[in-house]
Amino acid sequence: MLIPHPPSATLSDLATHKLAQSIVTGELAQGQKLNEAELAERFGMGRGPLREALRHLEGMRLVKRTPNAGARVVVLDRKTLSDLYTVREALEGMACRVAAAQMTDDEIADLSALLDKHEKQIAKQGGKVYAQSEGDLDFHFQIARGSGNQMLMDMLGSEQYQLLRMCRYRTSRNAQRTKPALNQHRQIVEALANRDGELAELLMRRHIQGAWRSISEMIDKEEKEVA
Amino acid sequence: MLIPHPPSATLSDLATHKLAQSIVTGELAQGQKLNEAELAERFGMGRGPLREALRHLEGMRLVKRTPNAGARVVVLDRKTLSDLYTVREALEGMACRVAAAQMTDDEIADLSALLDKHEKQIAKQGGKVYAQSEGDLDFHFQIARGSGNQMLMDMLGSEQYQLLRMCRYRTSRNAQRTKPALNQHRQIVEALANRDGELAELLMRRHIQGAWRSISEMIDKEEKEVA
DNA sequence: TTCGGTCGCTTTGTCGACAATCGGAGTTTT
DNA sequence: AAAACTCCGATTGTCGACAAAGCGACCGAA
Repeated sequence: MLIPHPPSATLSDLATHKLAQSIVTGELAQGQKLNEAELAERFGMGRGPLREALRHLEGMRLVKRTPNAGARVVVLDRKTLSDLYTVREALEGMACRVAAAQMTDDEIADLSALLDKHEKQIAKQGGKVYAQSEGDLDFHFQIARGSGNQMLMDMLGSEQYQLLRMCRYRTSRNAQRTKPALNQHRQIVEALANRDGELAELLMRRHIQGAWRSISEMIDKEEKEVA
Repeated sequence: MLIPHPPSATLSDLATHKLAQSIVTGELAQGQKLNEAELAERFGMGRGPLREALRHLEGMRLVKRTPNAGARVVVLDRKTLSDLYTVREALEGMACRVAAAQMTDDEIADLSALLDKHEKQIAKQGGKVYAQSEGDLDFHFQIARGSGNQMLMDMLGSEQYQLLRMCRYRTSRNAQRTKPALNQHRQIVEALANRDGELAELLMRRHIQGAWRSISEMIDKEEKEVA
């Protein structure tokens, strides 16, 4: 699992975890109202810990609260996603630049091996797109780790990552972009291996821009279907 | 005030607000233990709302909790600050790039006027460094606003901004950097006026790198004094 | 029919009390 | 005297109940 912290002592942390997972997997729909009593009973706990969990998620921006009206799952509209990808571009670009200077040769080799694995998965079966999707996130997260910057890891790992996964679950049906994406990943790894931080940043930025274009088109298509 | 939302209906939100302010102003020292009962009484509320506030702050990363051991104010050690400035460089650089395309001419003119005001303040009195400090933050935040990217605004405004202010309150005593900083600000505004996003991003990045070098040196000095 | 008001239910916000856990002081044992 | 054990106080985690606010339905009047 890529989920941050499975084992937690307190009920509140446990609820935080379960809710976050339910939200990113879409089990809880976007904009859905979160009833305290109902969720508390579902998780087998009192309303106190659950409320604390909601407050924690509020801080993480996974839910939005309005006083006296309860909490709702955030909605990822087009503008929000666009903003998210812009932030990602900045953050992951920087992560790449730093990683080029900080990662060990072994870590870079591991990254390359990860891509080999992805390639095999794609060759073997185009169907299992989901796995590639999670794999893609894994690749990006490994680079964040490689930067050694804890704050970058937190931001990309714990927060936006979740929003990202939400988005993936909605749009993971298209496999078109997996192969060009893999090539771009390879280019990035090569830049890292050459310790060319500047180029690595540039490539990652382009990669993310491309991903956004792809997602953006898909949203357009979806909206047309609805209309 | 630059504080986000003063008027809130619920006690919990109020506590969140007061605590955040107390933390960034240093009224609550870094690493200080936060006693629930004591704070609850100080704020004139029960422990429930206060606990929710702590959870919210935990999500904002202003406090760190360990199960069964309570919450403590985060400590900004050298590594954390370094990481923070790296993230800032990425985020504010991107904000500049986007702002160059999104801000109206009027907004850019306002920005320029803001710098005029700062210049007068500096010329009139070198002593009131704090005001310039807040003014500097104001400048940066206005650019974030100008990007029109809500997520950038949230991240730079609500979260790290707070950490930044914490840092400022610790290191606001040196006025050395105010004048070169102002010049760099002017260059950035000029790039924005020319709609040169690329240059604006580059300048902002350098500006923040310079700020970090300045702060870093100061920390070194402080550490030597202690030793 | 439609608009406005009132009533009641549901849900949220808050509090106080109880149980569980942790840290430390004091004491005992080797 | 040092180490470990035990007990106690303090603090956190959790629950249930009460108060308040919001939302919707129902009813009445224009």
